[in-house]
Amino acid sequence: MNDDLLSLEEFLPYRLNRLADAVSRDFSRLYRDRFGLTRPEWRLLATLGQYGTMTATAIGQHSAMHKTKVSRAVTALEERRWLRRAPDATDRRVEHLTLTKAGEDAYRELVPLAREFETRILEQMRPAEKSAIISGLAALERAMLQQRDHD
Amino acid sequence: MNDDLLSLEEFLPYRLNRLADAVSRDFSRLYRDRFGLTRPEWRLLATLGQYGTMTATAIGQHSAMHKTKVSRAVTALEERRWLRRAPDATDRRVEHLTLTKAGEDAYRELVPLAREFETRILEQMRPAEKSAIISGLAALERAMLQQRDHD
DNA sequence: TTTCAATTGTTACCGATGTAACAAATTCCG
DNA sequence: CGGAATTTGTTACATCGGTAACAATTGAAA
Repeated sequence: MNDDLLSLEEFLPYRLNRLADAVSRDFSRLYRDRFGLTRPEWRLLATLGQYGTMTATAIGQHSAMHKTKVSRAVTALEERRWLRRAPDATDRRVEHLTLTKAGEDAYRELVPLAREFETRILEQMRPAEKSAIISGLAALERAMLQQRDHD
Repeated sequence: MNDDLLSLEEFLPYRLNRLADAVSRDFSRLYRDRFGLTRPEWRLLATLGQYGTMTATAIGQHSAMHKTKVSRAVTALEERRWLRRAPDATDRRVEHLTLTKAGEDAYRELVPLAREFETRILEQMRPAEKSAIISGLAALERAMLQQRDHD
């Protein structure tokens, strides 16, 4: 261990980025090849598929996307007729977003592919390793939240 | 567990991306505020600081960066006089890149900040959680490599 | 040797993304 | 009530990043 040098391969931010990039690039092929979706569009579809009707702001918070990403993804999926906007009864700034039948069909087609993708990766790991990554990520998520509160 | 829905919060690619984004955004403040570096520039600096002289291709493979990112980061650090290019004795396509004194100074200033950043996060976790994330990431790295070989 | 393929690094082009400015609507207070 | 501040969502602008084309060089094959 040289104290003057940083081992990039063992450095947490680098490892996370490298892994997220690799996993994302592989996974994105599924929704890109099949439907020509971008990642923000996939996330929007996945969020609405899971939660039903939501507003753009709620989607942004829930799926960790910038509001401009959400806005553009909503426009894109609307043009495909995969979602529709409905006005709020009392607040005219807000739009309630819901998947159309076509959007739900796409979602239902992608969910099993997503599951298989994840399974295929976890299959390469031993049970103890699987628990380690799953609970380790959860612990790191908690740590990052506490970090935020601190500041 | 609803088989028709995908829980995005538990989905590996999503969790990795979310964490990598959050960690990276926090960490980037260190090199951005202090030196105005971009992430590719920080990675280039960190790689050369750790390994000494390298070629652009080797840096790309080692730091998981596209060759255009490397090329642009090299230009940027060269203009700061943080690195210099030296021709190869036998292959005139290749350039050997090395940090200058100024580049090494910046590297030495950033390494402790990077260490503290990582420590501050891991401090929030219990020892068992720390081992879980560290070995879990290693296992996932192995799994992704095997995945690649498969195809 | 000579020609064709592969490698190295740069750059033009285009799509993606965040910042900041913005319009419209709502809420907060005085 | 009424003006200021906030919230919601969109868009202009600038920047970043990958694809593909490229020039230069080297290696391989014939």
